[in-house]
Amino acid sequence: MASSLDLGTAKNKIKLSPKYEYVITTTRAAEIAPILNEYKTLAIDTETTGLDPFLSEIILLQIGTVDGKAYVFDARTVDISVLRASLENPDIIKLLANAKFDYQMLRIAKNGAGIELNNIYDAMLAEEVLTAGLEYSASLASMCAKYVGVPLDKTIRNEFEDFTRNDTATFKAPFTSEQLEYAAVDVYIMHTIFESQLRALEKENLLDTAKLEFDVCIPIAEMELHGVYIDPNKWVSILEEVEIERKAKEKVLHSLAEPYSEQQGLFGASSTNFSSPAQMVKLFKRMGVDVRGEEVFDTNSSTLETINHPFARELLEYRGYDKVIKAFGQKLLQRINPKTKRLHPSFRQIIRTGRMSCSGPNLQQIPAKGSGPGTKIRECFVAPAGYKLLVADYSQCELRILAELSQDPVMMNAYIKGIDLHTDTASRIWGIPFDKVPKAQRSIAKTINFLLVYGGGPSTLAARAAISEDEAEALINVYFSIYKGVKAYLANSGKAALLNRYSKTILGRKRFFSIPTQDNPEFKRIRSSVEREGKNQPIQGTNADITKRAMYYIHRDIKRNNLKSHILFPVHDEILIESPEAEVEQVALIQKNCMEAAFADFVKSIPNKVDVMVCDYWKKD
DNA sequence: GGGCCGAGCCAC
DNA sequence: AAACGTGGCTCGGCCC
Repeated sequence: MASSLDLGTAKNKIKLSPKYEYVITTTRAAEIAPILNEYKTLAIDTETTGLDPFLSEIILLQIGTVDGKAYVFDARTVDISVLRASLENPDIIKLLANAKFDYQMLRIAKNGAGIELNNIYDAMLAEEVLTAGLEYSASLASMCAKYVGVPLDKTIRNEFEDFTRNDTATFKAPFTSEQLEYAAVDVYIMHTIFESQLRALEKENLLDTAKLEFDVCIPIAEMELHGVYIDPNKWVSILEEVEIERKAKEKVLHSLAEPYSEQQGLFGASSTNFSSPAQMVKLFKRMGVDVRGEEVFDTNSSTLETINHPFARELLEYRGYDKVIKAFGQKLLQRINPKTKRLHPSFRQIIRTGRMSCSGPNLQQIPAKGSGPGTKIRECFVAPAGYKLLVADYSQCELRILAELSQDPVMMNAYIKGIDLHTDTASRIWGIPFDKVPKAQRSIAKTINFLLVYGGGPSTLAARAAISEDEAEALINVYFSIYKGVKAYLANSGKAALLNRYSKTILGRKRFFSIPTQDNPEFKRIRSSVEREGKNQPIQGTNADITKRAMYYIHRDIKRNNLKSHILFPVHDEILIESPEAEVEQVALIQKNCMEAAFADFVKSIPNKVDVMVCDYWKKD
């Protein structure tokens, strides 16, 4: 393997000692700039005073070249905008680890000069693509150990956080040679990691997946910076209403529980914590309440629903209010960034199946269904004055993907003809004419259809549809006699996951499985979960691929047309955009076209029309 | 008093 | 014996 790295000679003293130039003047940086602009690849890294791009500053910018040179620019004294031509040169591939972070820093940190990195290769994302589903670490240190064979000392990196702006003297303190060398190493190793990963990606047929991730990385970085506006006044008033309801429910619970209270008289029933499952189980026992003749062992909602006692019903309602207040209440308001007045949740770009996850707050779990108190939360996600929200989701995305993957003629027929799948399913199962299918039958058919996406079995169906397991099994047998292609596909993909130790999406994105040997006591359990996960990942992961591709297209088209709209966030099969009123029509069309095009990129035999809702707040269709 | 984990519940 | 995929968040309860 061709490597520009000096791995040292002594066995136990392997140390990377890159040649680097420490640049402290803008004049010198301007001399280096045209040299850098001649390269096809550049390794890029930054050291900053912190992790929050809104609060932190860049203190070092490191650039490494393929021939083993490293430049360490002191961003405290160098105006790094003189390097813009290279960093924004679309013909140069920028090699980074966790590109989102450096992109955001260069983009909005005070001394980042508003630089917009492009054409990135992110070694962290590549590593996540290469190891999806497995226990892994995509940290630079792990990758350095794996691909370069040398450990990285991370303790030095933490020292950079001491360079805070609050203390001018500290901020301006000179760097030690160890610190500068550490900074240089970060970019020095990148080309080696890049070359090794490229070979691995090629070998695993994961280049297309990696490319998709790199494409969507910057749209995600921009999205996080732009943030999400919520109406704080609206939120406070909703919260007050919910709190009144919650207190009322609490009173009712107290009065029902009082006769059975453990500490009658002393502290009274007020010491009872209705949010504690353990206490509730005890309370039910004292009450002598049972579930179908059995003692109460848990208090989750499905159990409570089967308990025929007023306390159980009241507890269920109490939880609805309690959840809204505890999970979203003040937390949502506290998350509003004082600078931008918006929420800035962060997205993990790749989880096991290829989906994204969201945290701080998790906008992918804002209550949506039912008529409970939680559903009002979405109304607080409003368009600011002069703007509209564009909301669009894919209709039955995962089932359409299942139809595509299985090529089941009956399922495909429903989608191609544009008739309601669940009604069609019910009509075929029970031999009822399509337009005579009762709601209850359609509902069971819908449950079965969704069950398959998750690899569920008779017991799940029995619980969901409130029927016996025998009935559930019989139903599934009838279902599979109609959807033979689906049956064969699911069986095959479960087996393939076990055989190959991975499953894959239409794009080729893989989820890897580690399967223990048969003597492992967990073997049976793990084997069946691998089968279920192997059935699900191609579906769930393809959905993720589609949504990511759509985000990339939308971001590209908004930029290309110099529009001022922004992607707010995705929710798996839904994308929200914030758009100035003047360009709503144009952007709604972009959103529709991009989402449909992304779907058609992967799902060839089934259409999916996307309807964009133009709204003043986050609506659910 | 902080760390960890399971239970429970929110989303798709 | 059970057997529904992917997550994040909060709490209670336990540990040190």
